[in-house]
Amino acid sequence: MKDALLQAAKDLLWEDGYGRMSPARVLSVSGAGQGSLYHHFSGKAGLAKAAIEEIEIELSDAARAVFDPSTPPLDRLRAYLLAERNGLKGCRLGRLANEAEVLASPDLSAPIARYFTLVQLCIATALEEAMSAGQIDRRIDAYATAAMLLAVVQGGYVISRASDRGEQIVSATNAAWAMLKLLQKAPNGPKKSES
Amino acid sequence: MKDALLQAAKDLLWEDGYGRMSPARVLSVSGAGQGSLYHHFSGKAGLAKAAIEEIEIELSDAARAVFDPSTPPLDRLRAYLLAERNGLKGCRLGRLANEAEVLASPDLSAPIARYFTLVQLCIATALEEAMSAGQIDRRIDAYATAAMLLAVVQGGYVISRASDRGEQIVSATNAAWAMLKLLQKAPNGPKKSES
DNA sequence: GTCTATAGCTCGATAGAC
DNA sequence: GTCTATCGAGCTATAGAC
Repeated sequence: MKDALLQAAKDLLWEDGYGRMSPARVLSVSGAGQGSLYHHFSGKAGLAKAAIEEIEIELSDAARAVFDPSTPPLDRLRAYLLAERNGLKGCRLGRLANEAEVLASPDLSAPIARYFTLVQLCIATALEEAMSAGQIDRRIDAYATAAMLLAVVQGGYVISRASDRGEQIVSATNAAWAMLKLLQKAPNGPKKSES
Repeated sequence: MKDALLQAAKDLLWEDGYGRMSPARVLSVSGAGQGSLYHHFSGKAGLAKAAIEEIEIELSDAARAVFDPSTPPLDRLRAYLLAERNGLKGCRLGRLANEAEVLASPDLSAPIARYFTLVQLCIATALEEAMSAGQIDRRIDAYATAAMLLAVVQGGYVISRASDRGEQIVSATNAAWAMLKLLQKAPNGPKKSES
């Protein structure tokens, strides 16, 4: 039952956000009764904290897989930018960062901040490795550019949802990868990259 | 009184979003009584519609000023990317695009979509003019790159808020402008750009 | 056009039986 | 560990006096 509650909470957080994840709806989706929720968790906030921490683990694991250090740095960046995304649903953690209630609670916002920090660091590391290897223009600022690429993904979700056009995030991330490619330089002339 | 209600609604939409913009709070902030709200507007949704449309006008006017066609295209883009922004407050319209309730109502979401479309078009036009003038690498896709730059700004707000570090959006937009500069080419050698 | 009073509902949480 | 019953608060909206 505890797992069912957590799963329902994760689903509702993605669908509707924290504000609309009411205990009543969690119970209805999970099939549990009132008592179960307040037996296993301290309340709505406690359930959300546990759910958000699970989401953080899932997304962080996925990020670490994409940014595996044994993959060539530019391939990591391409995999990250061109990953398949459902623009209309949004980032499971990023969307929560838009709710004042979530940001007001360190329990709820810390996992989100940790995840973004992790991804930004992964991107910056890949950029630095690519620069060291002479594969990309050395004049860029790795950490600021990492913030930019993370922002392209998060903002891509925002403009996709706002326009109800899931392709918008694809255009945005494709354009970001295209710009990175224009800054590439292989030892022998400009490198030819598959898309 | 109608203006006071609208101003309170605009303030609360920015602070807290639509879900938490309750009639009671609007009345308390504006100083109006119950009757005034329901006399001038059809209800909470009607008030929010009017408020969002006013925000759309304000932001669209600001965008048209930044993207004035008499300004050189690259200067427009620099002005847009390097504009001062409070990363911790977020975009007045973009933040609303993260609420399911808002997206479910065409009345509320249409102004947001229109504003994003306008900005994306302004950016794309500036990029195309810069390409035609030979000021920037012609290999980029103007419309997709416009989506990317709009996403950098919107995503910059997201990561600033999530990390509680307002500088993040500045890093992201600075990096975007830096990348554009690296793709610039003036008639006589690489152009030297302030900022 | 503005006010107060209040309806009907859902919210988050608790009590107490089994 | 799970259930049903219920509380007090805040929500959106309406009624009706002035």
